[in-house]
Amino acid sequence: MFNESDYIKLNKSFYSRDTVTVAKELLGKYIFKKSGKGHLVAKIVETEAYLGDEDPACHAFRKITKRNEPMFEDGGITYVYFIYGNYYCFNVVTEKQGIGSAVLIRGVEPVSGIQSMRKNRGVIHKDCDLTNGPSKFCLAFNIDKKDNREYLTKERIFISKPKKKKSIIISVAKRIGIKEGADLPYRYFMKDNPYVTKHKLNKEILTEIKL
DNA sequence: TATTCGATGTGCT
DNA sequence: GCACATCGAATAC
Repeated sequence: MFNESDYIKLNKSFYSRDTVTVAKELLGKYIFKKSGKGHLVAKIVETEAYLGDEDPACHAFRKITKRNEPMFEDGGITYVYFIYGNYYCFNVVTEKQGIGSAVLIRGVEPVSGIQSMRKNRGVIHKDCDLTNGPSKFCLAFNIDKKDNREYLTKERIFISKPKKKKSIIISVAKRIGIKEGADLPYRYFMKDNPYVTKHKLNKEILTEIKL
Protein backbone atom coordinates (compact mmCIF):
# COMPACT_ATOMS: atom_id res chain seq x y z
CA MET A 1 0.00 0.00 0.00
CA PHE A 2 1.35 3.41 -0.98
CA ASN A 3 2.02 5.85 1.87
CA GLU A 4 3.51 9.29 1.23
CA SER A 5 5.18 9.40 4.66
CA ASP A 6 7.55 6.66 3.49
CA TYR A 7 9.19 9.16 1.10
CA ILE A 8 11.45 12.22 1.46
CA LYS A 9 11.29 15.10 -1.04
CA LEU A 10 14.52 15.81 -2.94
CA ASN A 11 15.85 19.31 -2.36
CA LYS A 12 17.57 21.79 -4.61
CA SER A 13 21.06 20.45 -3.94
CA PHE A 14 20.09 17.13 -5.56
CA TYR A 15 19.38 18.82 -8.89
CA SER A 16 22.20 21.39 -8.98
CA ARG A 17 24.79 18.73 -9.76
CA ASP A 18 26.40 17.05 -12.74
CA THR A 19 23.63 16.13 -15.24
CA VAL A 20 24.74 12.53 -15.84
CA THR A 21 24.79 11.87 -12.08
CA VAL A 22 21.29 13.33 -11.65
CA ALA A 23 19.97 11.31 -14.64
CA LYS A 24 21.24 8.06 -13.09
CA GLU A 25 20.13 8.88 -9.56
CA LEU A 26 16.60 9.86 -10.63
CA LEU A 27 15.98 6.19 -11.45
CA GLY A 28 13.99 4.55 -8.66
CA LYS A 29 12.80 7.92 -7.33
CA TYR A 30 9.10 8.81 -7.15
CA ILE A 31 7.49 11.71 -9.00
CA PHE A 32 4.38 13.31 -7.45
CA LYS A 33 1.82 15.63 -9.03
CA LYS A 34 -0.84 17.04 -6.75
CA SER A 35 -4.08 18.63 -7.88
CA GLY A 36 -7.58 19.18 -6.51
CA LYS A 37 -8.68 15.77 -7.78
CA GLY A 38 -5.96 13.83 -6.02
CA HIS A 39 -2.39 12.69 -6.24
CA LEU A 40 -0.55 11.03 -9.07
CA VAL A 41 2.57 9.08 -8.15
CA ALA A 42 4.96 7.06 -10.32
CA LYS A 43 8.42 5.54 -10.07
CA ILE A 44 10.97 6.91 -12.56
CA VAL A 45 12.43 4.04 -14.62
CA GLU A 46 14.00 5.72 -17.70
CA THR A 47 15.84 9.04 -18.20
CA GLU A 48 18.06 10.84 -20.71
CA ALA A 49 20.76 13.45 -20.02
CA TYR A 50 21.11 16.60 -22.19
CA LEU A 51 24.39 18.35 -21.57
CA GLY A 52 24.36 22.00 -22.55
CA ASP A 53 26.89 23.43 -25.01
CA GLU A 54 28.90 20.19 -25.28
CA ASP A 55 25.91 18.14 -26.54
CA PRO A 56 24.59 18.83 -30.09
CA ALA A 57 21.24 17.13 -29.29
CA CYS A 58 20.55 19.52 -26.43
CA HIS A 59 18.03 22.31 -26.96
CA ALA A 60 20.51 24.61 -25.19
CA PHE A 61 23.45 23.64 -27.43
CA ARG A 62 23.58 26.93 -29.36
CA LYS A 63 22.26 29.79 -27.31
CA ILE A 64 19.61 30.89 -24.90
CA THR A 65 16.16 31.46 -26.46
CA LYS A 66 12.68 32.06 -25.12
CA ARG A 67 11.94 28.32 -25.27
CA ASN A 68 15.11 26.86 -23.71
CA GLU A 69 15.60 29.59 -21.09
CA PRO A 70 14.53 27.38 -18.13
CA MET A 71 17.43 25.01 -18.92
CA PHE A 72 19.88 27.79 -18.06
CA GLU A 73 18.40 28.36 -14.61
CA ASP A 74 19.75 26.86 -11.43
CA GLY A 75 18.82 23.16 -11.05
CA GLY A 76 15.51 22.15 -9.47
CA ILE A 77 12.91 23.56 -11.86
CA THR A 78 10.97 21.96 -14.73
CA TYR A 79 11.43 22.44 -18.47
CA VAL A 80 8.37 21.36 -20.47
CA TYR A 81 8.31 21.78 -24.24
CA PHE A 82 5.86 21.09 -27.06
CA ILE A 83 6.90 18.63 -29.78
CA TYR A 84 5.59 17.19 -33.08
CA GLY A 85 2.51 19.37 -33.03
CA ASN A 86 0.78 17.17 -30.46
CA TYR A 87 2.87 16.28 -27.49
CA TYR A 88 4.83 17.52 -24.50
CA CYS A 89 8.09 16.34 -22.92
CA PHE A 90 8.98 16.88 -19.26
CA ASN A 91 12.53 17.66 -18.12
CA VAL A 92 14.22 18.30 -14.80
CA VAL A 93 16.72 21.18 -14.97
CA THR A 94 20.18 20.41 -13.57
CA GLU A 95 23.52 22.11 -12.80
CA LYS A 96 24.18 25.69 -11.74
CA GLN A 97 22.71 28.80 -13.33
CA GLY A 98 24.20 29.52 -16.76
CA ILE A 99 24.62 25.87 -17.82
CA GLY A 100 21.80 24.83 -20.20
CA SER A 101 21.25 21.24 -19.13
CA ALA A 102 18.41 18.95 -18.10
CA VAL A 103 17.22 15.36 -17.69
CA LEU A 104 14.31 14.09 -19.80
CA ILE A 105 11.91 11.74 -18.02
CA ARG A 106 11.28 9.02 -20.62
CA GLY A 107 9.47 6.33 -18.66
CA VAL A 108 7.71 5.86 -15.32
CA GLU A 109 5.90 3.04 -13.52
CA PRO A 110 2.47 4.05 -12.13
CA VAL A 111 2.20 3.73 -8.35
CA SER A 112 -0.86 5.70 -7.19
CA GLY A 113 -3.75 7.43 -9.01
CA ILE A 114 -3.60 4.85 -11.80
CA GLN A 115 -7.30 5.21 -12.66
CA SER A 116 -6.78 8.95 -13.28
CA MET A 117 -3.77 8.19 -15.47
CA ARG A 118 -5.82 5.76 -17.53
CA LYS A 119 -8.52 8.38 -17.94
CA ASN A 120 -5.96 11.00 -19.02
CA ARG A 121 -4.47 8.64 -21.59
CA GLY A 122 -7.67 7.52 -23.32
CA VAL A 123 -7.48 4.33 -25.37
CA ILE A 124 -5.03 1.85 -23.85
CA HIS A 125 -4.34 -1.67 -24.96
CA LYS A 126 -1.96 -2.84 -22.25
CA ASP A 127 -1.02 -1.62 -18.77
CA CYS A 128 2.66 -1.25 -19.57
CA ASP A 129 1.87 1.12 -22.48
CA LEU A 130 0.36 3.65 -20.06
CA THR A 131 3.56 5.60 -19.28
CA ASN A 132 6.44 4.03 -21.26
CA GLY A 133 7.42 7.11 -23.26
CA PRO A 134 8.11 10.79 -22.52
CA SER A 135 4.85 12.10 -23.99
CA LYS A 136 2.83 9.16 -22.67
CA PHE A 137 4.02 10.17 -19.21
CA CYS A 138 2.98 13.79 -19.85
CA LEU A 139 -0.47 12.70 -21.04
CA ALA A 140 -0.99 10.39 -18.05
CA PHE A 141 0.11 13.12 -15.61
CA ASN A 142 -1.76 15.88 -17.50
CA ILE A 143 1.49 17.82 -17.93
CA ASP A 144 1.57 20.67 -20.46
CA LYS A 145 3.02 24.17 -20.86
CA LYS A 146 1.38 25.33 -17.63
CA ASP A 147 3.85 23.02 -15.86
CA ASN A 148 6.89 24.65 -17.45
CA ARG A 149 9.31 26.48 -15.15
CA GLU A 150 7.78 25.07 -11.97
CA TYR A 151 9.82 24.72 -8.80
CA LEU A 152 10.33 21.08 -7.83
CA THR A 153 10.95 22.27 -4.28
CA LYS A 154 7.28 23.32 -3.98
CA GLU A 155 4.19 21.16 -3.45
CA ARG A 156 2.58 20.86 -6.89
CA ILE A 157 5.17 18.75 -8.71
CA PHE A 158 8.11 17.18 -6.91
CA ILE A 159 10.28 14.09 -6.67
CA SER A 160 10.93 11.99 -3.55
CA LYS A 161 13.13 9.14 -2.52
CA PRO A 162 11.99 6.15 -0.47
CA LYS A 163 13.23 6.13 3.13
CA LYS A 164 14.31 2.55 2.60
CA LYS A 165 17.12 2.61 0.07
CA LYS A 166 16.98 -0.07 -2.60
CA SER A 167 19.84 -1.26 -4.78
CA ILE A 168 19.13 -1.21 -8.54
CA ILE A 169 20.83 -2.19 -11.79
CA ILE A 170 21.00 0.56 -14.41
CA SER A 171 21.39 -0.15 -18.13
CA VAL A 172 23.18 2.48 -20.24
CA ALA A 173 22.27 2.98 -23.92
CA LYS A 174 22.01 5.55 -26.71
CA ARG A 175 19.31 8.19 -26.68
CA ILE A 176 16.11 7.80 -28.74
CA GLY A 177 14.69 10.03 -31.45
CA ILE A 178 17.64 12.35 -32.10
CA LYS A 179 20.02 12.82 -35.04
CA GLU A 180 22.86 14.90 -33.61
CA GLY A 181 24.84 13.28 -30.82
CA ALA A 182 23.02 9.99 -31.41
CA ASP A 183 25.99 7.84 -30.37
CA LEU A 184 26.41 9.37 -26.92
CA PRO A 185 25.61 7.00 -24.01
CA TYR A 186 23.21 9.28 -22.17
CA ARG A 187 20.10 7.12 -21.73
CA TYR A 188 19.65 5.27 -18.47
CA PHE A 189 16.96 2.80 -17.47
CA MET A 190 16.18 0.20 -14.83
CA LYS A 191 17.23 -3.20 -16.12
CA ASP A 192 14.30 -5.41 -17.21
CA ASN A 193 11.62 -2.96 -16.09
CA PRO A 194 8.45 -3.35 -18.26
CA TYR A 195 7.69 0.41 -18.14
CA VAL A 196 10.81 1.34 -20.12
CA THR A 197 10.25 2.51 -23.73
CA LYS A 198 9.97 -0.38 -26.17
CA HIS A 199 12.74 0.25 -28.68
CA LYS A 200 15.25 -1.73 -30.71
CA LEU A 201 18.06 0.34 -29.14
CA ASN A 202 17.24 -1.40 -25.84
CA LYS A 203 19.01 -4.49 -27.19
CA GLU A 204 22.21 -2.49 -27.56
CA ILE A 205 22.99 -2.01 -23.90
CA LEU A 206 26.44 -0.44 -23.58
CA THR A 207 27.13 -1.01 -19.89
CA GLU A 208 25.38 -1.85 -16.65
CA ILE A 209 25.88 -0.04 -13.38
CA LYS A 210 24.84 -1.07 -9.88
CA LEU A 211 23.59 1.88 -7.86
C1' DT B 1 6.53 -9.11 -35.46
C1' DA B 2 8.85 -5.23 -37.87
C1' DT B 3 8.66 -1.14 -40.31
C1' DT B 4 6.45 2.93 -42.37
C1' DC B 5 3.86 6.95 -42.15
C1' DG B 6 0.38 10.70 -41.05
C1' DA B 7 -1.17 14.05 -37.64
C1' DT B 8 0.00 18.32 -35.76
C1' DG B 9 1.95 23.32 -34.54
C1' DT B 10 5.80 25.81 -32.66
C1' DG B 11 10.44 27.52 -32.75
C1' DC B 12 14.36 28.52 -35.19
C1' DT B 13 17.16 29.49 -39.60
C1' DG C 1 9.91 26.73 -44.83
C1' DC C 2 11.45 22.91 -42.34
C1' DA C 3 12.90 20.15 -38.57
C1' DC C 4 11.38 18.20 -34.44
C1' DA C 5 14.10 14.62 -27.35
C1' DT C 6 6.45 11.35 -30.36
C1' DC C 7 2.49 8.31 -30.70
C1' DG C 8 -0.35 4.97 -32.65
C1' DA C 9 -2.56 3.16 -36.69
C1' DA C 10 -1.68 0.98 -41.02
C1' DT C 11 0.95 -1.70 -43.81
C1' DA C 12 4.16 -5.18 -45.13
C1' DC C 13 6.02 -9.59 -44.40
